[in-house]
Amino acid sequence: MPQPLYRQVAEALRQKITSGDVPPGAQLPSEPELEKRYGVSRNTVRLALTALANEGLVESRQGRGTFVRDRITFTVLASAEEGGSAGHGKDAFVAAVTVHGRKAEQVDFRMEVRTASPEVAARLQVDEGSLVVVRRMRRLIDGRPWSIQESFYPMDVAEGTRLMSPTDISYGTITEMARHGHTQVGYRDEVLSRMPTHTEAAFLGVGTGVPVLEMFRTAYSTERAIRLTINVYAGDSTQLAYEIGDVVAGQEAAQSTEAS
Amino acid sequence: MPQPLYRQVAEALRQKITSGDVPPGAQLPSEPELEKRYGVSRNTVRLALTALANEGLVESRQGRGTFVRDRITFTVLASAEEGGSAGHGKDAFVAAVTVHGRKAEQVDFRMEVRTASPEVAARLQVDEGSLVVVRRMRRLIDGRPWSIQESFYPMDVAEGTRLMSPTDISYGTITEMARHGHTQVGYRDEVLSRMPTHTEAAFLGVGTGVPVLEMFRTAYSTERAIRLTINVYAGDSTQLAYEIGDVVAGQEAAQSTEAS
DNA sequence: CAGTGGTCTAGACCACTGC
DNA sequence: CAGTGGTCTAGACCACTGA
Repeated sequence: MPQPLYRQVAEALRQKITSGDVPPGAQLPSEPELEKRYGVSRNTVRLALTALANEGLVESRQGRGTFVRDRITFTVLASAEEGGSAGHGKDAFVAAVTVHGRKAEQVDFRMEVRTASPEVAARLQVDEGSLVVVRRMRRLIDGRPWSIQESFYPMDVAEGTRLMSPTDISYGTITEMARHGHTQVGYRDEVLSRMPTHTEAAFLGVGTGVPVLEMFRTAYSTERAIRLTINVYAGDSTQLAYEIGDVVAGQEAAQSTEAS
Repeated sequence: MPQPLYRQVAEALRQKITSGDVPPGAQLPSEPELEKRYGVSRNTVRLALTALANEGLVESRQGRGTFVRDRITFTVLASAEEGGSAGHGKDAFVAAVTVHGRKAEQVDFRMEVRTASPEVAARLQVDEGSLVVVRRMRRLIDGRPWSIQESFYPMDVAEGTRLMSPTDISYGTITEMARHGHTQVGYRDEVLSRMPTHTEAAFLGVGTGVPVLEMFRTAYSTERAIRLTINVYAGDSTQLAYEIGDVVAGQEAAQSTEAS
């Protein structure tokens, strides 16, 4: 007995999906149909489909069927926000996405004042329970939900600035902070992977079995931590890229070799 | 109509786990025992346990039982391998982990020669199907599986170096490459989140529902891409950290303020 | 309404673990 | 060896979808 039955069925279906035989968005045969085709019981069929759903390959919708997930992936160059240089007139996200010919939207702006949770307090170097300003938004690419962002500011940084208003700041929040004496000179990102909460899954439009990529970005001036941004991305449609040191020389050298 | 039965059972068990009633590492009641206790069939018990495994809360081991997972998280400063500076006598991973007082191991070394897949070829700037040298290893922290690493080298880079031998290179592969004229000056990381394959889940000791964090690191000399390293980490026990620009000033200023 | 996936039962045998 | 989880069957009824 090589592989268990349900894994053989899963492998057969996986093959059809990755080979393009069943293209993204298409519907798989129904469960009774798969029973007959592979000569197994329905529970075994469901074990196979569960495995594929857990890999993010397919998604089942009650009463409708099981479909091949259509994954578009978008890469964010997360190391590009050097110091304050990205805040030149337009939001970095919109600029980056637009470059790729996609339509970027930022919706559902919200501003709240909360007390700092332990996680937030530690990163912002403020006391737990002290007041912080939270700015929330959701981001869409080509009309599809893509990420949830929350930015936390120490109250004394946000006070008296446009950060207190629940609207987009067209020239960028980094510039707004710099105008008030808080110039960003660097940041630290912490990236982790986890399963989404029910709410997150609902907004990001992912079924169960698709993880999220969570990024904590703590921004610093030469004096202190001035902002914490938490981004939650749909895991299977996002890549974060970081370029450290000199990568341009090696990439350009290769290109010129090709060209010659 | 409240919640489905299996979710009620899952919720009851989840409660006992998060409340500390069943501490990390402890064994849950056996499946027949849970059948009796909750008055449901074994399949329903298993659905509940599967759900908990998918959240990374528990882990089942055949023939032994189901146990509460003990999650330790480890943060890797992924932006620390500046140029070639990390290859100073000892492997960077072992050094970084040892600093934290944990025991790091690298096991199961393997060397293979393969043809480049499209993904590998694109990043290494070589033709698809050309020969590449692959070095594999698995990494443990405190004796527990933690990550799987595969490094790909263009054949002409690896040829005639110790990279061709299936053993650890104590002073680091970056140094070994530098000795043969390929000095690393920078790298690009691509980070994504996905569900593990069955094999990966088995090695990393996570349920099939716990995501993995996958990092593609392409290293460059001033001339070309010289290496591609693919790291697969257990998602719920790993954080990747990147520091961009100057973050030290802001952190130190805060500390001296506290101290004064 | 028929067809889909979601939930659930009551069995069975196998593979692995540790005594 | 007994006890554990892993796999598998053959049913059943329910909830949701779309024609």
